[in-house]
Amino acid sequence: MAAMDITEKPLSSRTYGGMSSSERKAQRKKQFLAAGFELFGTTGFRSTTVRSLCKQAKLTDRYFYESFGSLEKLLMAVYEDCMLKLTKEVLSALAETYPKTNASEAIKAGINRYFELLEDSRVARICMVELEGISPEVDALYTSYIRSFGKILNTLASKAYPNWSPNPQEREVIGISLVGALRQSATNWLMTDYQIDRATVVAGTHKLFLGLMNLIEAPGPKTQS
Amino acid sequence: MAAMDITEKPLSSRTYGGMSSSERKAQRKKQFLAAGFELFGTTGFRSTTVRSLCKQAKLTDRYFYESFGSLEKLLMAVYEDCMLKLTKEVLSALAETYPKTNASEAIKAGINRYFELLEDSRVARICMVELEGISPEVDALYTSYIRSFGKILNTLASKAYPNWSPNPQEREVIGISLVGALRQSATNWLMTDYQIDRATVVAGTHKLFLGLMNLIEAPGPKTQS
DNA sequence: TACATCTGACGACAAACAATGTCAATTTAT
DNA sequence: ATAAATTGACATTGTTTGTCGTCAGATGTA
Repeated sequence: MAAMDITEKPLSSRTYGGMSSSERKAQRKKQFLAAGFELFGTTGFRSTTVRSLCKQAKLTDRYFYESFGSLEKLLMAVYEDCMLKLTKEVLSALAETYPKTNASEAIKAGINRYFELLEDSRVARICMVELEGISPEVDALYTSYIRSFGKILNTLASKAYPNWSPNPQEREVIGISLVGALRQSATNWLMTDYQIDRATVVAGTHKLFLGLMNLIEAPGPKTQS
Repeated sequence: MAAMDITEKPLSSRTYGGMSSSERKAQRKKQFLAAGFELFGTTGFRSTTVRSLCKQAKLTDRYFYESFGSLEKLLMAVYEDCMLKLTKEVLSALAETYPKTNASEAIKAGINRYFELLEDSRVARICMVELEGISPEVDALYTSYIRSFGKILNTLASKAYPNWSPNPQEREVIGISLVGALRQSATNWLMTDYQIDRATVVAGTHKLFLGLMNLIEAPGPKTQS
């Protein structure tokens, strides 16, 4: 009689620790995102368990299920965070240099910014290697980001070379190939512990862009034996 | 007394089913490799269990542990099989066309051969997406194959353009970038269910090679605003 | 101060799976 | 034919993990 075990959902929410209910919720989400970034980026997604994640976030299981519900969803959220920041930064670098200098230099600045951010091995790992082969949903997300990055490159190309109008499908292939070039360079850089200095990596990948740009400027390439 | 439970290892080996001991062993290995190729290439490595693999191979657990001992080792063996065949075929295609035609056409033939083999989605999946983020050992294997493929490209470039001698590290970066371009195109092709026809994919990626080749032939690129 | 809500530590339980063992049935050599 | 070697189906054990529940203590409100 003394204690009725009516364990229903809380009917009212209060401030706690100086934060409102929604603020606390957002705070916990942030903590899980940070913990996921750290663990996925170091030991990897597959070796991360709910327990290890909660320990890292200094929160308990209950809040994890409240905030994300599954490690996959958290992985996708962490990935999106990283990719959005990455694209935003690269676009800023391009915008800062393009009106001022020529297209080649602008591309170089963008590539440089890209590898600069990927010097954080956690970012590199999450954006480059941790997403493949998890599940169809994750694959779809990953594919969509790759393609959107390719589309960005194509948009830039359209601006710099308005007269260039090849087969749209081929354009898409070229965009994706360039993204792949950037991705593989970064992956290899990461896997070999950043042994090559950034300037060299930037210069190398930049040559691929340069070659294409020359091709666009002077169509009808000469072929040698 | 009647039955002594001395369950020691077999001391002698006999022929069985018309095959010697070592032939049977090799046969089982083959069966596991085929089963691994099928499962890793369709449902993926992470959803493959020892049981499902043995069921596919029509063999029992015991033989799996005898043959490979772990799914990781089998994955590595399957991957190596695929990659060796892939590189061999691409090199053949190059060798068949290079003396006859120019470098550009030879590269195109090699790329075409590459995508031809990757039209088998199982090969594509195993070579492109299933290997990342499994374990340090697998990562090392994967990295070594990417790098060796890049080295092959550099060797070819040295033959076609003996006078080209840039920074060796930058050469390596360029080689790896090209591998990445080929890889990403293939991955995207796979992920989008081969919607684009092969000729277009080949033409697109080929342009990256072409741009670089022009760059090598005519150094000191002009830059436009 | 008294009471409702919130929080975190801990444990319970089931599911999936690797890894090893048991045993009857089959095949081969002597 | 008989015994030894081989094979395959099945059971067992132990571990890891996700998921949910319990409960005491902390925090804010009336």
